[in-house]
Amino acid sequence: MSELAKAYEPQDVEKKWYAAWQAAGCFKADENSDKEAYAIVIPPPNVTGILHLGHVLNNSIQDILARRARQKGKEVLWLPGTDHAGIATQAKVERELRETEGKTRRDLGRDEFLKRVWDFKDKHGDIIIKQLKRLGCSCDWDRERFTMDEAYTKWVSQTFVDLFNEGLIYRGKRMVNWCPVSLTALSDEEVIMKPSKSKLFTMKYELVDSPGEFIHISTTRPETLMGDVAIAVHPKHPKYAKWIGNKVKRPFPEAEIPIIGDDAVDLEFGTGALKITPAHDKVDFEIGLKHDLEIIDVLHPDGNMNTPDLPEFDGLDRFVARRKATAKLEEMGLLVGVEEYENNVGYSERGNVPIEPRISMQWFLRYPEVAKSTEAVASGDITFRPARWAKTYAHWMENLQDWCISRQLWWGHQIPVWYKKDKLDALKNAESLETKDAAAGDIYVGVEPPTDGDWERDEDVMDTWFSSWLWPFATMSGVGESSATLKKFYPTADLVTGPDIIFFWVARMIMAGYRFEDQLPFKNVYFTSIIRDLKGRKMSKSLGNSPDPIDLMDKFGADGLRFGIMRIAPMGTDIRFDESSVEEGRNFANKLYNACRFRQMDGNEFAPLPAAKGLPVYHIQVMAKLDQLATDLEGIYGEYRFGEIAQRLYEFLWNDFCDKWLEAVKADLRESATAEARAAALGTFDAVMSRYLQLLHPYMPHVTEELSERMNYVSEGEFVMSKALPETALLAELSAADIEAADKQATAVYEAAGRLRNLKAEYNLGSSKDVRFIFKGAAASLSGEINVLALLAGASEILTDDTYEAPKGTPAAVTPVGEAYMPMEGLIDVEAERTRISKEIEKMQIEVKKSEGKLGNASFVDRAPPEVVVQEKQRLEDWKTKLAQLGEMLDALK
RNA sequence: GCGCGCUUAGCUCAGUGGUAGAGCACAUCCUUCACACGGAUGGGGUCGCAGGUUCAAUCCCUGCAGCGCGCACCA
Repeated sequence: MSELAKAYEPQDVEKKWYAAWQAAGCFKADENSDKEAYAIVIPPPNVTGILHLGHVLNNSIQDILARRARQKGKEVLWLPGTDHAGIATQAKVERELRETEGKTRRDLGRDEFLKRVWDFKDKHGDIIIKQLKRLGCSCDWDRERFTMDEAYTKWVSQTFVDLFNEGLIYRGKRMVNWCPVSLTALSDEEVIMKPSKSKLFTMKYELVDSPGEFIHISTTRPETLMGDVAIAVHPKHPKYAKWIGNKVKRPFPEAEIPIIGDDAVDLEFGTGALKITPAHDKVDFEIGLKHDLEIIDVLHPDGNMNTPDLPEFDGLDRFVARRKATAKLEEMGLLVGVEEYENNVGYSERGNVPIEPRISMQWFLRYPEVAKSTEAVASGDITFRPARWAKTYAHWMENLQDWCISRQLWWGHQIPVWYKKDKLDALKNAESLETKDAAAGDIYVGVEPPTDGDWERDEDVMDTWFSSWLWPFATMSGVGESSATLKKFYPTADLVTGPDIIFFWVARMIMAGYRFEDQLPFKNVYFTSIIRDLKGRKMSKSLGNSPDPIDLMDKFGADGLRFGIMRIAPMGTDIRFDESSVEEGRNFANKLYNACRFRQMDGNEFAPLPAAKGLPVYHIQVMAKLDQLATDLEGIYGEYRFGEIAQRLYEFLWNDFCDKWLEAVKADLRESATAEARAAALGTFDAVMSRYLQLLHPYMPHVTEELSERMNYVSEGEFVMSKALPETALLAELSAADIEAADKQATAVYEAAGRLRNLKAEYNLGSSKDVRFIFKGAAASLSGEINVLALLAGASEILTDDTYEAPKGTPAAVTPVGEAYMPMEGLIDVEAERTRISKEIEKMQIEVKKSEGKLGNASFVDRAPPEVVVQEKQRLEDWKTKLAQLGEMLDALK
């Protein structure tokens, strides 16, 4: 026996093989290959991020797809890279700056700050890449991209320029979602609605012309009262409608503001009257536009009050001001009531504070190729899995709002727009800027800076997603080029990502694909599950419920982690993650390793497979099952049911191969066995195991590579990962009838062994080895299988004797190969045995009754499919036979 | 409010219009020369509730309940 540790130690093995694959160039994609192309682009993780379980699931699936595609003879490109993640990265560096130097980014200035971010990126940028390598990801690392690479940046700018020239990008003064912490605008998708406990304040404004009469108004934001420019009531309001056209007194700062009618006001809600603050609410803003109302902005960008006319509020935090305004209203006798109230408040994803609707100058995009992109998914040109996400996609596409693409950040792709210096003020404040303004020469929009004249560049950068949406092709070529890589690998085959970024990324990539490459970017989108903890909560850093995948890999190996997580990953629903599943993955790798270790007791020379004809039925059966597994997996891969694939691989190895076959052939490998028997067993082992390792490889790449080498299943310098899957079945030469006969007989023996073990356990002889069994009325086929049966059942001896007269009370069982008796000298308890058999009879009688009832039902016999009826009849016959045998046994005990 | 998903063994989840499954956990036995990260045996489920379709429903349909998610301008 070779010097193999008893338990599989994955750590060094995994490291070794990853290095070997890389050194041999196994991950490299050849754009000049004749083979059919298969491409995936990685959803680029944040450059400064660290690996979490979501990444593990997502990238394991991609790796499985990529490795399987290689085995199927495809030319595979799995293109990796990272995303600059504007807000997230900038926030990290700003925090570090604040904590270590007590400075803000403005203290450093733009250039110096950006230098710091690049430093930070260089320092932390490859952490997640290293972690992906640890996981075994077979990406073509030579093609790694970053969304702020020089070439990529050019693509982003060119895209801006093109869309601007096309009239799809414009600048305008709009109500946007403003993050008072990051001090930037956000897109609608970056706002997270959270149910929040608020207070609904009801206050009253006095009518100017009817002193003593009041309009009651409910609001959750009394601090914006200073920005009120009107009161809106529903035109059909029973009490207030008559006052439309009148004015009320705004308490502070004092002003007279009009009462207007607008059916946007909900009669049912609050008092049916609404204060209008166009600067701080989207609905109010629209009502304001409709009624041509003034816009009074009472907040600074950081969310503090901006009310120079009202010094007592000026500069206060918005939430402090809210309490103060409430108190003041109360003091003035204008506060009517306060009630607890639950509403949805929009939060900034990054800042984790309520966003502030704010009017500001921003760049917007009217989405291109909307109709084509909507149709692509609806028609099935792009397949979504699970399919239901197509509906979510369609709904979003039908309700598209222009995309606010500018961000008031420094880290990112700066907007490629320059303003003429002598017209700077006018241009900066212009209500809108679009194609014609560039034509007039006041602004310059281009990839390269203007060469003549005095210009100043727009300070904003673009939304990170404005670079991500170009990912599938911008990673493969330069601007406007058609590189060999692009030609070979675009469009990509599969995209694997989370459903949470269907709008952020997937939908936008489809539109960009059509717009810039005139083709869809991918054919299949597989949406992964969201991983939750056992309580069903999302994994998050703040909850501390997110296990570190690196720890898990240290403990259980990358293969264990991959397999464990894949086996519990259902399609379509969330996963409740538990470490025990990873432990099972580790155990599985160990089981596999030990099965091979067992084989290696007989050396590790690849044993040739003897002719199938004449092999023991167990060998034929296990090979047939392997063939079936290979066929089935092909179909399941086609349906992207990754969890099921893992489960099938698990069941075959553990149940069919180890528990049954390996136990059954142990006799053939003993010293006493014949050379033929040994050769057949070893040949079968190697034939099955070598193929099985290939099938398992995408899920557990390292251990399968290791074992294939140790067992000499691959030749010198060859890798399992790049070895083609065999195309013919192991048993291709054998007829279906022969296979079926062998399968039936092997199954009968396994079943009989189960019965005998069961009998032993009943009498507490579970572990005893000197139990004898005597078969009466044994099937003819039994004679050749007696040794195996004895081995499986843990019996010292099995005899057949049709004349055997069992002493009364001898434990007995009905098996598929005959009645079995377990003689027990001196230990016989007639009563116990009768009870046991009676119980079995009872169970069987219930089955028979059920079956007879069914067959006695004319409607069933007439209307059920004939094969179902035949099946049922066969079943009844079997029950009856067994029942009769049991009956005889019981009689014998009388 | 609209839409979507989930509800099966103590736990995590498969599954099928025709005899309820796995892993873990539990109980009993086994340190048998591949594996205790193991082997054997066993207990445990009116398949969320109520109707309907069907010869037959855990599965299909309707309604309800609970949980979760997404979308939405209710101040």
